[in-house]
Amino acid sequence: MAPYKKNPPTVAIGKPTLAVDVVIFGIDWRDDSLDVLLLRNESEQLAGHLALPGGPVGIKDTLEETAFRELKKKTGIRPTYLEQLYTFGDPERDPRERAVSVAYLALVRSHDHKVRAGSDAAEAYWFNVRSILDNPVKKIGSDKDGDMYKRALAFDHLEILQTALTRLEGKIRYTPIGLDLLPETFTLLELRRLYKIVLGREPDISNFRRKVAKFDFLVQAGENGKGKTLLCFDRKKYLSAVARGINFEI
Amino acid sequence: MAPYKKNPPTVAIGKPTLAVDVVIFGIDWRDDSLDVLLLRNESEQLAGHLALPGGPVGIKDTLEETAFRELKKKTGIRPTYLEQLYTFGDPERDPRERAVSVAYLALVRSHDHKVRAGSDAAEAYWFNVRSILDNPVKKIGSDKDGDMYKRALAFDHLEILQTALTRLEGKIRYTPIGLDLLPETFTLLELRRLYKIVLGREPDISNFRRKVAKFDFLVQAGENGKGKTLLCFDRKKYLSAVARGINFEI
DNA sequence: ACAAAAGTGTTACATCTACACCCATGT
DNA sequence: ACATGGGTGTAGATGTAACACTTTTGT
Repeated sequence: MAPYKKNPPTVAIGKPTLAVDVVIFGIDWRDDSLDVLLLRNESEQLAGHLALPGGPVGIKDTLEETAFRELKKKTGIRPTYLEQLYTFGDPERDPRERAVSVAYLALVRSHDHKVRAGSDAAEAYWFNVRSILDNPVKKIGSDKDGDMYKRALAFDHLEILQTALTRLEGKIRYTPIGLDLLPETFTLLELRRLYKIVLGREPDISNFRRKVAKFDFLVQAGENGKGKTLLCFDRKKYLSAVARGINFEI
Repeated sequence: MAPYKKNPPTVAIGKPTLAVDVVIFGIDWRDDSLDVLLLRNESEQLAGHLALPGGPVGIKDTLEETAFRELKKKTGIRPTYLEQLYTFGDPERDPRERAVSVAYLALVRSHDHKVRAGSDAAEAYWFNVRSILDNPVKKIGSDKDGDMYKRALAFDHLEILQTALTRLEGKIRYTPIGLDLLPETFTLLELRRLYKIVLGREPDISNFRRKVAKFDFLVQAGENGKGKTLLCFDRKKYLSAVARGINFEI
């Protein structure tokens, strides 16, 4: 036991603070870009930095509940997909206090979502993921000593974002996770565009068509209006296909 | 901001406590069993339950450091492999207090490790993983109202163990993670036994041999004494092979 | 002599890739 | 007429599973 006398300090002995941060991806079909939702936070120490939506874990909240709650509160969005990503606990990650963050990965269909400014003086915007990762710092001015830069993202949020993207890229190849980025129903061509956007390369259209046709869990769901066949993901059929030993693998 | 007046409560408003638990696997080559190291804890509420080694995250500790420290303290072991597994945060998982646990997966070569009793009245033993998972409860007595059972493992440690096993089974098929369960140098037959133990099925010896021969990162490292070729994993060559686009996939 | 392990060969089969080709339709 | 999407065919490369067979080695 620790050698404290009488009243043991409470916060003083210090537990780490526990928070949840959410990386939420969406696709902008107007310019085929993979986007992430970030908050432009006007509060003190975050000034100017972009940050992932997130917040503290309440004493009675599930981690997942916390993720949903913070996302709702700060952006008004409820994602169709949510999974735990990784827990970031470097003692130096937040200079203000020792904070451990359980990061979540979320996906949202299309993203014509109205992004609603949150109640706590933060505003949410969609950003192109690649340009964030390619430009981790930005110039904020210059003086005679030279230019000044600052990180575009607060704390270790860039690392979290990178981790999330790697997970998405990996998982989209052997699970139907990517379908949560598409509308409820989608054409075969939209499906192909999805893989081009996330993975960078587009599979041979002919073979792609053949492969998709084999998946009985991608069922036809009417037509486009322009005669194009609309597809829809059938989760039950997918699960039984997996149980049967089908591998997705696009 | 929360509407607190004057002295805001500290622990009262309550942060969850943060801990790390470690699932450490090893193989007993005498009977080809996959084992996990568990503590038989004699303290109050854990009485009789087996528990994963673990402990609280100090205010200045990395999560990974905490895993190494607790493992060292309670079992004397330093694993050759350690990765973060998942974070378990169900408010009900620990009836004593709200505790969130970051679980780690660790592997140790062979396991003739002397298991040293820890300093805190707990003793560590190796248990066969399958029998733990197959017998999650055990009979502890009976009265006229019927038999009494209790969980073999404390809290949600059974779920953590199951998660760890699933991760190991999945990852051993496409990464060299399993080699951390073998001695530094090993024969081809021992390698094959490893896959039998973890995955249950043993690959065709002939094809297996051919496949392993193709991996230039499994280098020959002398002989057995009995003329058997000893293999050794070359991490550098492996990384360059991966960069070259080799897939492990046994 | 026998069993276990080391090593080579072969066959049948499934899958993937890259590309050619055809048809229907809307403008 | 032409571009676009939908759909079929196929040759070559590659990989895998299953099994047969030989040689070596330890007891």
